[in-house]
Amino acid sequence: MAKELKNFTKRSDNYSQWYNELVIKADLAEQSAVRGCMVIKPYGYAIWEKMQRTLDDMFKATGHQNAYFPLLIPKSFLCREAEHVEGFAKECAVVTHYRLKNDPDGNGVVVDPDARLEEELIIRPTSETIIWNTYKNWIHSYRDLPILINQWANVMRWEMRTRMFLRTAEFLWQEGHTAHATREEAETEARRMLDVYADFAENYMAVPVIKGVKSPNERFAGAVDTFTIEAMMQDGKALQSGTSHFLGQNFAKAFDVTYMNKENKPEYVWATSWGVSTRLMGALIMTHSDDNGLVLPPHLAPIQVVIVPIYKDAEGLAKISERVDGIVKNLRAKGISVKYDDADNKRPGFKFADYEVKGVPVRLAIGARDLENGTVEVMRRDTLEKETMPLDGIEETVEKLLEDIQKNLLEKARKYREEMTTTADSYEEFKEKIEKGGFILAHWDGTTETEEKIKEETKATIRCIPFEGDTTPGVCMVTGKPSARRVIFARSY
RNA sequence: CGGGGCGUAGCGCAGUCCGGUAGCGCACCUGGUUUGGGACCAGGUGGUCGCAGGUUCGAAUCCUGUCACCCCGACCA
Repeated sequence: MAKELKNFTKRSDNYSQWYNELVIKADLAEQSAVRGCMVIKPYGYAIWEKMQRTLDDMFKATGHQNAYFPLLIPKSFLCREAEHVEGFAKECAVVTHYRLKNDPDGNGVVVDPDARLEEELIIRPTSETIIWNTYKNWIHSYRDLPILINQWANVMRWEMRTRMFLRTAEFLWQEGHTAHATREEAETEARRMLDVYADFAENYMAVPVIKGVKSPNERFAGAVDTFTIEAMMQDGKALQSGTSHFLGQNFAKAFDVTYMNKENKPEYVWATSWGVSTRLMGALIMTHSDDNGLVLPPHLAPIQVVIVPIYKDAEGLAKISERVDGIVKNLRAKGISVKYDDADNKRPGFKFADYEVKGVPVRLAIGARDLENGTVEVMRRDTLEKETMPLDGIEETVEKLLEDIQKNLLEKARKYREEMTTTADSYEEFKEKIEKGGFILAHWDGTTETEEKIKEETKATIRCIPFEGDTTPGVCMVTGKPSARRVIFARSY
């Protein structure tokens, strides 16, 4: 399997084909029978679960609670906020009927035309509307604020073109929806959650990200400001990996959500929403994988260490198992997830390749020779380096190695991003550089027209106006008008 | 919705031009030998050739229609 993967190179035109194949070979997911939808397989879901649990802890640590709102949204709710409905209208799945009946012509079942809903229901593309309709009942006084709620859910966006994990018609995500008494508090919240996402991306996924604000053109439908973390994939394309929106009072006004302040005067509530999705799986895959398959950061790997015995007969296996047993226990005691693969129906070479495709960070191989010498062969997935080490104290070695791999992956990705980040001072230079991929820092006059023109001519968009970095003013590379600072351009997923 | 491609065993494909017994590789099952980087040998199971019409003695193959899916664009987390 890995041999076939080796036919593809990460940065070639075949990148998307390579990606698809990898998702399938690593047993993460597959296309479902339903158009644009995906089946997440147990191994893929185990990674997502680990992401979920980590994020959930981070949300709780910042004072948030989980809740759940309905899947179906009355059409009229969606229409309440003008920009919001315009942004999502084109990709909504709509429920129009509530009953089937036997086909009078005998062709199975048909939709019962008599069971038409008076008001159509939309399968949520996002939950702002249903949640703010609910918040209206929850918020009366400044004493009810803030409300800090998160929901883990599935949403549906009827996309034209889909790609596993990166853009599927249905996807899993979390969406935080908070309500605040003041503008400042809401803005702080939106920024705080962006920091949580960046922390998660870098310290768990080992994916370096750039924090910034979206241009008006790329802003979430209904938001005042959209903050984003942007990551770079190994083909030089950008991937928006998480967003946090400052919604102002738009939804409070649309759903008439007010509170009495201390002066007994009604005021509209300030809002934020923020989300990350199973797209993070795509980011994880495309940031670290190599031609041998998936590479998982230890902090998110469902199996951190695999132990493969090498033996000739049942007696030989028993001896190895006896020795390995204690190591497995010690590693687990350290909170390390270990798999001892003593399955007899696969040969060691097959197992090696299989766990490499699946991205298991550390592999220990142990055979009769090792038992005699008191050694074990240790392989690290990130560099594919093999080393024979003493069995005694192997638990500590592995523990350190896992942390080392975690650090190395982030560093490697950061280094690659830096290599692929350049500046352009003229539009000609920009056009030339964008063909090679990567982030390009360039001056922009701040108008949507210029952004659209660049997008049309080069397929590149403004990924974000970064919070950090060079803030020297200049002139727009296209129009020559003044520019406050360089922004990040890239082609994106 | 435009442009291209494809539909044949669970998966990947050949056969289609030029009609004549349904093929290959992987997987699967049985037996044996193997096991320090994706094992080998022998035997075996599995198909209304996407669907519906038509032409023909005879259709995977020719004709007409239709339905899927994939890739490239427009749309997007």
